[in-house]
Amino acid sequence: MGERRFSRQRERIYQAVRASQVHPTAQMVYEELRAQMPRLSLGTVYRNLHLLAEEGLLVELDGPVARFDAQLRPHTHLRCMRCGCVADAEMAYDGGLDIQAARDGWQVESHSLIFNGICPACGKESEHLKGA
Amino acid sequence: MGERRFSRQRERIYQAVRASQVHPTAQMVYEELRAQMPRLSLGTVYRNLHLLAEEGLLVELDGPVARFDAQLRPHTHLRCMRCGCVADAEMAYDGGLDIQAARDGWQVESHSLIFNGICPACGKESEHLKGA
DNA sequence: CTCCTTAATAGTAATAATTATTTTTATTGT
DNA sequence: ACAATAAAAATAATTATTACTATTAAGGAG
Repeated sequence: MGERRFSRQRERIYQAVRASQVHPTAQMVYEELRAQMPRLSLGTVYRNLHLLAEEGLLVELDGPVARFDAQLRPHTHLRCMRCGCVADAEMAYDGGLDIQAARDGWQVESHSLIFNGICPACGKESEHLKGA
Repeated sequence: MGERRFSRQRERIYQAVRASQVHPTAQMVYEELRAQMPRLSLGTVYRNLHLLAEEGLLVELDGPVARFDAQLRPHTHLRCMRCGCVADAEMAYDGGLDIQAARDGWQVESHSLIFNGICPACGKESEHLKGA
């Protein structure tokens, strides 16, 4: 029956991300693998990256859409994993973290702390589904 | 001489972000303002959001390109503000933060902590410039 | 091992997000 | 008011991502 197949492409895409230290974009994975797999298509890379993320083998950083915030005092955010909305968290921003994060030759100036979860609205929807 | 002018559009765009609680995208700002400013163009919104961010009046969250990571154990990242590269930080992930962040009806499951700074490579470039 | 089913690919087209360009408008100093 | 030009509008172009369709190939049944 309809089992998920683990194709050579998916395996290579997964390994490419694992081997990389730069948290690559889809385009970067595509260009790297194309040398050895000339017929690989970018769509395949995108599809597999998302499938792998869905299976929990990869994590996706950042979104594909920029957002803006007028609250300048450094603070933290909550992002809904379901609808994508973003809200301010009430947690205090800990500037001391930046000092701890220093590493190698990096000069750290600030940080952004985003909590992933389910927003009130989406949480209610889930309850309804459960109740049905 | 070439002074920066603070146009009505820029003012309204800035205020729209300030008034919003949702950390809006450019598209969202555009749609909201269009009701009162039918001739406003999306390009103007983008340009002003970036100008405002450059001036330090706004902060830009997320980037326009998705990145992927095969390191599943929750961890923290370093991002270069100049070249955009991303690296793993050596700082431990503090799962306890998620509990502190709970708020309203939010269910918090995880967080992502990204430090902003200058990577070793870009740091060296700056030194060269200073030396010249 | 060969055949069949169908998941997954390649190739391509379409959409969405963002940036660049060109002409027009309007702010500001004189 | 007028000139100089920053910024806007309008539009085109680019980049990022997703959707669609025909073809390929993985994996189980015989």
